[in-house]
Amino acid sequence: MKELTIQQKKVLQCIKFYIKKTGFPPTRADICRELGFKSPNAAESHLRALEKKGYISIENGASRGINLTDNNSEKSETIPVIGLVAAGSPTLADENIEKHIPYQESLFLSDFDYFLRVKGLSMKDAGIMEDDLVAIKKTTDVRNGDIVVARIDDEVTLKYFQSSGKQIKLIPANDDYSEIDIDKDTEGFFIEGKSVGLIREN
Amino acid sequence: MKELTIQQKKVLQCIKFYIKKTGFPPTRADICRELGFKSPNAAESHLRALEKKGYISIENGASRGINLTDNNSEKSETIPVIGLVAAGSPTLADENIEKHIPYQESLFLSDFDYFLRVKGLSMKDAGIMEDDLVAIKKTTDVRNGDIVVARIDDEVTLKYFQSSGKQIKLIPANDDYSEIDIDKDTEGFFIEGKSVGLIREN
DNA sequence: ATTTTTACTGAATATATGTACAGTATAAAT
DNA sequence: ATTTATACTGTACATATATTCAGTAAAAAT
Repeated sequence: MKELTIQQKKVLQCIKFYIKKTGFPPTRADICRELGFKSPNAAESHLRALEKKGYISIENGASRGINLTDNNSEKSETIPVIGLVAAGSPTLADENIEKHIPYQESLFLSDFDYFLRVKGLSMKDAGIMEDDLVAIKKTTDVRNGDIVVARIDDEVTLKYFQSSGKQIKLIPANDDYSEIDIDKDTEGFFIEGKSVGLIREN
Repeated sequence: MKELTIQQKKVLQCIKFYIKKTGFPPTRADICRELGFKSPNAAESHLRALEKKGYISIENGASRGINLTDNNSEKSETIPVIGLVAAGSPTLADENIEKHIPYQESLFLSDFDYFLRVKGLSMKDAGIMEDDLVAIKKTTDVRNGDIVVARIDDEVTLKYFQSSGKQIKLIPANDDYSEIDIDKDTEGFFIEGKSVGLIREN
């Protein structure tokens, strides 16, 4: 399945919300209203892009003729919550799973694989506090400024990612912590994934 | 639930079948084609009968605006997202509702009534950043240390709550902002609710 | 360097669609 | 006995809606 852009994801999400809410798909104008577009053609082109990528099918000429394809049917799975411990890797091994919480497909703009329970305050200036649940998408495709889950041997941390060539900086959002400089090819160094959202249970 | 006639059952079945097949409800003409009627008004009257008996709801003026009622399909509720503007009150009036997102019962420890879209950084040291969605439970039962939605006339803010007797302090979590001292009985002062959770969409 | 994709605004239009109105006819309820 | 509900045909029409065309602009791919 081809990847969607952020805007396309928003439109797809909007369609799902609309159907859930009303029982029938939105018109182009409805999508514009929900997402703030001023031209129906904005919605139209996004729909055609979603169709091309296989996420929806469109019945030409039919009003509200949008059909979500089987693969993105709303499934209610559960997502594991993994404890981020000072030393220890966040694997999906059973002993590290704190609990499961119900999966809500459309909760964030991106899909994600697990929640990380935050320990410590190394990212407090980014608004990430102790015991927060950070939604992590498993990927190595990270960009400068992304908040990433990085592993160095057994040590796992949540930090800002900043790279220039082979040199990578893992930057905390807290003056009491110092940044980590590391070479991309250092043995035992991995990017486990990146943050795509956050939940605080209070 | 009122009993349906044989023809009404056929029409209801037809609607369900059509949605399962196409992903969206039928038009009057579609129903006519499926059931062999020669006038769209035949379908129309059946739909109005089904609506009257509570099996469907119809959104007037909307094409394919047929919604199977709860007994036919279980759907999750949605929770409104309200923009927190510098001056203006967070009411559930339509004009203030930014969008709706699906309700997940067990998302937070407490139930809640709406999400507040945070503007500004007055609570940044509490890990509440701009554009975060704070889950608000409508209540006046708040305790010291709670993060509350307080209104003073038209001004609505999110602050820490601290009271001693009749004297209430609304304390920001940001040194750039100053705290608000107010008397419990000041006219135009209300506690709208308190924060019970947070979502960051990234 | 050029094409393609993404991401829109804005206007125009054919047609898809809901819906009202005018009938006909039978069965059920009051 | 009269009203109401059921069950349609048939016509008409305003408007809801999909969709095309003409642009602009920036990013990504080739």
